[in-house]
Parts: sequence; structure tokens; C-alpha cells
Amino acid sequence: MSTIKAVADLAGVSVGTVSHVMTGSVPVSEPLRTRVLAAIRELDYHPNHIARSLKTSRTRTLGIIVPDLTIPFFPQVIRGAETAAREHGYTLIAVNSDDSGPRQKELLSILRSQRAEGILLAVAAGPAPVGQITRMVQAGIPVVCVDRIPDRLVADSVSVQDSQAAQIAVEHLIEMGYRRIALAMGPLALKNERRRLLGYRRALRQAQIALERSLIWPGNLNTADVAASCLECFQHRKPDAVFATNAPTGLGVLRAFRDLKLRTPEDVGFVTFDELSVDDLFSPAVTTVVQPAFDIGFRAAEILLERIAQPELPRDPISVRLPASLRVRDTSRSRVEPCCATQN
Amino acid sequence: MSTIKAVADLAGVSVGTVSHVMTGSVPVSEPLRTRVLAAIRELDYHPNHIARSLKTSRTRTLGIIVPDLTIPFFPQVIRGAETAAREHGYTLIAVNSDDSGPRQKELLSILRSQRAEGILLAVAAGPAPVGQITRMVQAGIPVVCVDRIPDRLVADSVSVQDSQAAQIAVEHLIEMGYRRIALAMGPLALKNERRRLLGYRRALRQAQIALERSLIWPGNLNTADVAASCLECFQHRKPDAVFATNAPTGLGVLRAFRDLKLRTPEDVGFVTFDELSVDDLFSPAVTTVVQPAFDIGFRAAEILLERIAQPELPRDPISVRLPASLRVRDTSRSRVEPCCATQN
DNA sequence: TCGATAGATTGAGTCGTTTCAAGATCGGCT
DNA sequence: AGCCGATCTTGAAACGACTCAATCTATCGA
Repeated sequence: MSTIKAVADLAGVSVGTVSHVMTGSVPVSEPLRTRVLAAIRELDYHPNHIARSLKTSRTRTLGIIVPDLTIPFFPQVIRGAETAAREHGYTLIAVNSDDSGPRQKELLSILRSQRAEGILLAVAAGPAPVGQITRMVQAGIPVVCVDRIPDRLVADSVSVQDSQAAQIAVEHLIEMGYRRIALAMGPLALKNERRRLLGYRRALRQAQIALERSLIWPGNLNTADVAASCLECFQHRKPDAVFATNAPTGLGVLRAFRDLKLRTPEDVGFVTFDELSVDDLFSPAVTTVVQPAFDIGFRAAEILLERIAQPELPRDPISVRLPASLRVRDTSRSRVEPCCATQN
Repeated sequence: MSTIKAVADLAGVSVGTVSHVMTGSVPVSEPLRTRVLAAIRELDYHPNHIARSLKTSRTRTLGIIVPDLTIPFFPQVIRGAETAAREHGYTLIAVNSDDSGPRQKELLSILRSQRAEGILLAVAAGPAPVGQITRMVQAGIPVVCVDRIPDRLVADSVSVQDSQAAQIAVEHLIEMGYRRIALAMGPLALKNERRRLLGYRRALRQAQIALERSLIWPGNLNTADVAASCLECFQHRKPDAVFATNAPTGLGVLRAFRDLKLRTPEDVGFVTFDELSVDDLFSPAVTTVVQPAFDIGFRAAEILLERIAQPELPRDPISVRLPASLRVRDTSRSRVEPCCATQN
């Protein structure tokens, strides 16, 4: 791979001149400039970004760590962040923690070694690496958390208005005539989940529906386990609707419905957080709470870039909450008389 | 951010010794080693990967460029590639070309400047950057193409056995009793699409069904446009089944079915390449040709790493074709008498 | 014609690490 | 005691690009 020196020799100028042509920071006369550009083309010269970064200590690189690329939400976040990064001349590199704590630590360390100038982090399940993050921020590498907001961490974050979104979803179910609304949720250890629970309670309270603790199943994010709790709940408590606070949980619930031969919305109403996929093409189409994933990524990257641009500013953590929207489809339509006998 | 020199000073040794402790390439006595490790911890030292790369000219980094992260296929490929990379101590960085030719060129250039040691490329739509790829390979940066295989390019590639997969899918439809099988496909400019067409023709020929040209609609990969062609075709040619050769096309067809109020499989049979999503939860569940996306990524990365490990080997391009599998669900079940009157 | 000045060009030093050759230390053996 | 070899430790030279200070060139006015 050719170097700046090779270009300089071929063009018959000094390395300084070539550098000036590349960066444009210092004017270069037209004839020399032309010769340099010709030499660059001739040698297929690609400036060594590594050497450049070493000297300038600027990599113009942002990192994003997501727990699972195969959940549709995260690619959207990445695209948003990438868009913002590109507008500022930055490159975004995406890596996957596989929802593993150790791997996440390793990736943070790698990104730090690679001297990413800032990091977007959607934390993996389990305890968040608070100490590591704090050290990075102290070392001058800003970190912005997206989606999941770790407890006990003072840092910038961008996510959705969890409680409002949950409240709207549950209010919608109530309006549609459902009363015994079960809440299928993820681990209470996650702040987002607690916030969504809050919205659920608020909606019930405002509709003067008594809270029934046995209709709330906090669980893990394993789709199969969720399906099991759902089966269990339907045997004993007979809810007439389910609100799922996240996609894996929602899928688990749908799986249980299938096994129980329950139809939506005839037998049971259903709303879930997050688009499960192309929900509108299938029947019954699923009513979902849609998170503004692209915007979350975009805003998060913007905050990060701002921090990078003004590193000396005092760090009052910024916490942006974007509104979600309810996309009403079939699974939450008003209850109707079933046309033929079903178990219920 | 602390440097190796700071560590050396704190531990009271030379920078060379610290380096030896880090890399383990030269033995270091226990007492010194302990002092060095303590100093590293004390200073929260993270070796500057940039300086290291500059010196060793090894970045231990692989790049992957995909056209669209939000298509579920690609995240799977990335996970496969990442797994293989990690096994060899490499980090994979993923970037998104947004299916834009210029952006793809730019990303190739960036990855080259960043000195990625090898590149996995799922080419964007439009003409492939053959020249650029060839120059990279000549410069010693191996490139392996995944999924889409550009014409006119002599390079390693990993993708699916297109024609066999298509043939199996169409044979399945024939076996289920469908005869007028339409082929909804992407641009003929793509080699994969031509291969899938081949499989379709082979299946028809073997079943002695005459090929009807008007049942084949090559198109672009725009879901809305596909839906339009589909409407058109159903008005004039009345196929009794449709095989879609890729996911966006498949979605377009389903959208048209919805608009035409056609039910599957009662009114029309349907099989598509690629999982559309959680196809099995909805009704009717979609019969799909499942590509081994993870394996494609994994094998591609392995080939890449092999090339990197043995750069001087002559480059007979390796072309791996992995088998796809047919996941039979509802939309291709045998035709049955409709229970009530439907348009047909 | 000459000096001053603005502008273009150059070259050396630097970033943080690896690595090689050379120096230091130590124990064992004669 | 002195020497040898094995083992550990050190220092300095790279890697490739940027950048500052210094040099060079040309232009213009006196």
C-alpha cells in the first residue's frame, strides 16, 4: 500500500505539500496540486487513517453497541445514528454484544482502544457496566445510552416516553371495552419496564379499574418462558386482554394464544410494545406501540457529537424522551359476539 | 488518556518492558510484571490500538458492508461473520450502504483508509464497483462477496444455491396442485435473480408444464411497484400461484393479495424467498425458502480470514454455495374447495 | 536595483506503540 | 575468583501522516 512519501516522490514534491493537498489546510499552487493529484490517482493512494489519527488524535469515528441486531428496533436506531454521524463527517461502526455482559465490557474496551470519539450504548441484559462507563466519560469519551436506561448511572440518554406510551396503549384497550387487562412485562430490574408498569397503573386508576396483582407477570425476555406464564395466567385468571411491554414478550404471548387457540380480538384483546415485523399484512394485524427508533438513534448521536465538539462543558446529563405512537390495527378492535362457539 | 510511557514511569520500568507484559511476546520477571499490571490498573490504561496498528500494520479488523440493515437477512449474516471473526481474534465493524452506489464506494474507501484487513461485501443495487474491488484485492485486501454476486467480478463469494432453491419451491407448488405459477422476481441484472429464474424453468420443464412468458414479471425491488405488477397480472392472466424470488417482492405480492381480497391458499398459492418475519405466528403462515444467513456470514468470514492468513496464495476465486431449505407453512397447502363463495 | 512582504514549499519533530540489538544481571562451573 | 551462557531489561529506531517554523520565490514599491 503506497504512502504519502511515494506520492511525494512521484510528484516531485515534499510530503508536506502532499499533505496540504489532501487536507486543504494550506494553499498549494495549481501546477503542484495537479501533479500531486495525478500521482495519487496513479498510485491508488489511500491516506492511512491510522497514522493520521495517531498524529491528530481524532478518529472521526463513533461506536454503537447494541444487544441484538436481529431485533428490528436496533437496525433502525443504527440508521438514525449513522445519518447524524455522517452529517458531521463521522463514521459509525456498529457492534453486537449478543446481550452478554462480558462481551459488552470487551466491546467497550475495544472501542476505547480503537479511540472511538464517542459511544452509543444500548446496554445488554444484566447489570450495566456503570464503573466502566463512568471511567470512559472521565477519560473524555462521551457515552450516550439509548433505549434501555441503566439504573444508578449518571449519563446522557435518549429513549421513549415509556409511561405515557404504556398508558395510551392501556387506555386504548379500556376504551375498546376490555376490563381485565393483563400486563406481560420484562424484568423489573429494567427502568423502562418499571416506567411502563407505571403507565399501566395510571391508565387503570384513571378508569377506576381495580389493579389485580395476579394479572401482572414480570418475567425475563425469553419468548418461550413468557408463553408459559401466559398459559398459566389464562388458566387461572381469565384476562380479557393482554398488553405486552416489549417485543419478545409480545411474541411469547402470541405464541400462547396460538397454543390456546385463542383468537384476537374475538377472544382476547392484544397490544404490544414494538413493531413485531410487517404486522399489517397478516391477519389479525397486531396493534402496536411504535417507538421512533430512527429518531432515537439520530438524537442520541447528535447529543454525542455535541459533547465531542464541546468537551469542556460541565456534564449535566441530558435525558431526552421521545413520544411513541399507537398504531391501532386488528388485535384490539372492540369486542364482538363470536360468530361460533369458542372456548372462553 | 494515559500512555505506555506513563505506565512505565509509574512502574519504574522501561516502555519496552510494559510492552512485553502487554503482548506476552517476551518473558518478564514476576516482580516487574506485577508492578506493571498494578500500574496499568491504577491508570486505567488502555493501549492505543491506533499506534499499535501503525507499528504492526495489523488492525485485526474486518469490515462488512450491507445494503440495508433493516432487512432481517443481513443482521443474521453479520452475526455469523462476527462469530467467525471473533474466533480468530478479529473485530467486525458493520456499515450500511443504504443501497446507494456512491455511498458504497465511499465506504469501501473509508474501510480501506481505516486499514480493515479484509472486507465482506453485499453489494448495493446498481452496477457493482468492480474496478474498486479489484484494486483492493490487488492491494492485498481480500474481498468476499456475500448474497448478491456481481457479474463480471472475479472474487470469492458465498451465497445460496439459488437455482436449486427456486426449483424446490416451484416443485413444491406443482406437487400441491398448482399449475399456473407466476414468478415475481427482482431485476434480471442480478445474477441471483437469473439463477432463480433458471430453477423455476427447470421445475416447470420437469413437470412438463409449458412456460408462459407473461407469468414472469421481472421488476425492481420496490415493494409498491411489485404490488402494482401483481395486480396487473392477476387481472389478465389469472395465475393460481405466485413464487416470489426475494423478500421485498414477496411483501409486494402479499400486499396485492390483500388489495385484491385474495386468500391464500384457497384462492392462490404462495411461496417466497426469505423469511418475511415471524411468519409462523400469523394466519395464513407463509411458506418460505429459508436462506442459511448465519452460515453465509460465517463461511464468508472464514474464507476472508484464510486469505488474510495466507496472502501469497494464488487467487483462484472460491465460490461457496450453501443450500437453502423450504419451510412449508400455510400459503402453499393443497388447493381445497372453498367453504363459501369467493371471487375466483 | 534592491529590500520588504506575502505566499508557497519544505523538512524535521511528533503522536504511542512494537521490536531489535545491545546491555545488564545472575547463577553455575571450572 | 573469573568466565560463560541464559535470561531479563533497556533504549532507540521505526510505522505514516500532520504541522510548525524556517526557507524559498516572486511581486511590488521606492
